[in-house]
Amino acid sequence: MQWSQLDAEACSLARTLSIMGDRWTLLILRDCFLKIRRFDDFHARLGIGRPILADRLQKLVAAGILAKVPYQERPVRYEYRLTPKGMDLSPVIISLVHFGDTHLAGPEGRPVLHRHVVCGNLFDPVLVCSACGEPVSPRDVVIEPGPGARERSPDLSTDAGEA
Amino acid sequence: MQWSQLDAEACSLARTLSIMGDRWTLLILRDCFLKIRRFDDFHARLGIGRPILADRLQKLVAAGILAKVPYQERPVRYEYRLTPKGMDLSPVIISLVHFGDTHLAGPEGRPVLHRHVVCGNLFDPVLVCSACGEPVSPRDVVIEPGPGARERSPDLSTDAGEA
DNA sequence: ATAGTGAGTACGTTTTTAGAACTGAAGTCA
DNA sequence: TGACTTCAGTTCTAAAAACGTACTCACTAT
Repeated sequence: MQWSQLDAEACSLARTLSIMGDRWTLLILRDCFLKIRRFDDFHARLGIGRPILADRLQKLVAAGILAKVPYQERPVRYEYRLTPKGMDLSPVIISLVHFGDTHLAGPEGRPVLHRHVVCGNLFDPVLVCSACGEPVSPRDVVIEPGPGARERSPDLSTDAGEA
Repeated sequence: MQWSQLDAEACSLARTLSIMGDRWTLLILRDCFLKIRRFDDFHARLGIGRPILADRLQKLVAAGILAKVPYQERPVRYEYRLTPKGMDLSPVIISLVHFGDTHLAGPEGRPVLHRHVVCGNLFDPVLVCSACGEPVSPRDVVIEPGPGARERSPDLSTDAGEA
């Protein structure tokens, strides 16, 4: 399989990674959540190459995760803002940061702490079940076919169909 | 900045992505959560090239996320299992899948549904605050410097111990 | 002895990335 | 008027990574 075919997979993870599964996209998104919006600011903060940055921003716009909106006329200049769809990525970013905080911090401890302004406390993110509110462990999840399921043929035929 | 320097960043997201921010690693991990453990099974399911698969598995072992354990002698063969550290990635995987379910499903709907065996219901994952239990929105989080802030020890070899 | 299996490695080709330089529209200084 | 600056990219070449096939190694099965 090639990377470019990944978005045709039935798996939601594969589809998501077809957008975000590269070296830079999630870092760009992190900066979006930190209110970075302009090309040169992304470039300066991330140290990413300009051609790659341009390509990734364009792809994120095409995916509906960012919107390119003009912030001035003469000359027309655009900035990139998270759409509501893009905002829905916050659990992904928060989970990744939490993993790094927990397991990859240096000997001095976490680089940043997170405070929940609703309750005022420092906190960790916890993933819970929408039905019962209990934390979800991977052992407690069973997977069932959904309406968009496709039969997985034993070979890797490119089960065609669907856009 | 080059990719190889990313693990020296103070940002936990950057450090996490230095391990997982490539095309294949999260797909390999998805299969690990689905109890896939052997080289040829990963290869067959993912369609990933063998050299890349070998490289990624080795890196995940070096990062302490997978452990290589023998499952037979004569000839000695190894399988790859999630460590407790690797298990801690489940919120990342679940969040990514949920994003795909919500925003990238085809017209037929979600390919899979998730049932929480603890309560018996189909569910969505919700990220909540460990202090107050309320769902966390990115707008409600403020970032404060932590004990490991600002330092950029360029050589913080990821605690490679444990298994 | 021959064939097969599981887990890789070697290697040549194709694709992607890195990094510097360049473009273009417009504003500012003088 | 002309030189210089800003922002948002694009162009170009070299380096790195991914792709895909074939091959190795250590066995087991027939």
